[in-house]
Amino acid sequence: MAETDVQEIQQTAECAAKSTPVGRAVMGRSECSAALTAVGDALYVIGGKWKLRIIIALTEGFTRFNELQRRVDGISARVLSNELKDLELNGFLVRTVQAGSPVAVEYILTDYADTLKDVLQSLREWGTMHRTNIKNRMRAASQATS
Amino acid sequence: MAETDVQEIQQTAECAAKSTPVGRAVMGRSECSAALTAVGDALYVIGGKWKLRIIIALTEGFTRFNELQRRVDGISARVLSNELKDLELNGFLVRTVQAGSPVAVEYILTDYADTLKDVLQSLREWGTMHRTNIKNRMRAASQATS
DNA sequence: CAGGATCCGGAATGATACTG
DNA sequence: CAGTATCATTCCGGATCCTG
Repeated sequence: MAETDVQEIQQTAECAAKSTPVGRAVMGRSECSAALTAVGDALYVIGGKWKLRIIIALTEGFTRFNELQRRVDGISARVLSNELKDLELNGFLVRTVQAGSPVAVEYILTDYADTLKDVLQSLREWGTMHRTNIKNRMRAASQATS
Repeated sequence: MAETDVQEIQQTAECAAKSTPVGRAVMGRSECSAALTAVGDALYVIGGKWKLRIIIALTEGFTRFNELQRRVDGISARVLSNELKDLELNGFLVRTVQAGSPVAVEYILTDYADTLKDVLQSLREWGTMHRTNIKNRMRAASQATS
């Protein structure tokens, strides 16, 4: 398991390209290894405490600002606002305004957000697994104590 | 896609349990919806700028401190040190010391780290996809300009 | 309701120097 | 080599107030 899986590395070529800030050339000291670069790119866009959670909330039908804030739980208005701008810039959602008495603003996921499906599902499965795992660890520990 | 997929939510029960800091009870205002909780748990342990990158580097055979630091590119010694401690606490790796002239320290991934395989692969695929996607966007933009 | 503007404290981080 | 200690800085994020 320590050695690199041959199947895992299909694109050794074209390494040493620009890395994280997708547009700019950064490339410290030839950070190669497709996986490192690719995951780095991914984390750059959807990393951080909130982005994925906001997207999940949106897939569940919470399209309004305050609904989102209540839903995501723990996020402040300012941070939510910033994150939404970020997500819009990256093409994950669109902001739509419909005039009215209390102006109605909706945040709708784009098709591009759907490309995150696999990421979200694997993360979710792992999170679930990890939680039950922790519970078992704690139960085992308390039994050892008693 | 706005409505919740029935297959997606298998564990509606037992929500409102303790959330992020796995041990403590946090539960703001009944943050439910399995996905939100599960992904929150996952992000709590493997979130952040570095954790996943370090794990990737370790899967590729960079077991020593300085090698890791060179490899992860951008991380400082102090941050790397802290992240490694964190990863060890969470059972993703073990630190082994072999005395000698220049003391040799190795960081080895545990089997538990292997459970992240799906997460890493999906993230990697998405990262790759996203990069080529951005390239195309930029090419299209430059053509429109010319 | 949907946010922007401002103030402010603490935590994270970078740089540098030092140790076994 | 494998880190730790210290300092300076930056930045994130909460709280509060304000607007349309």
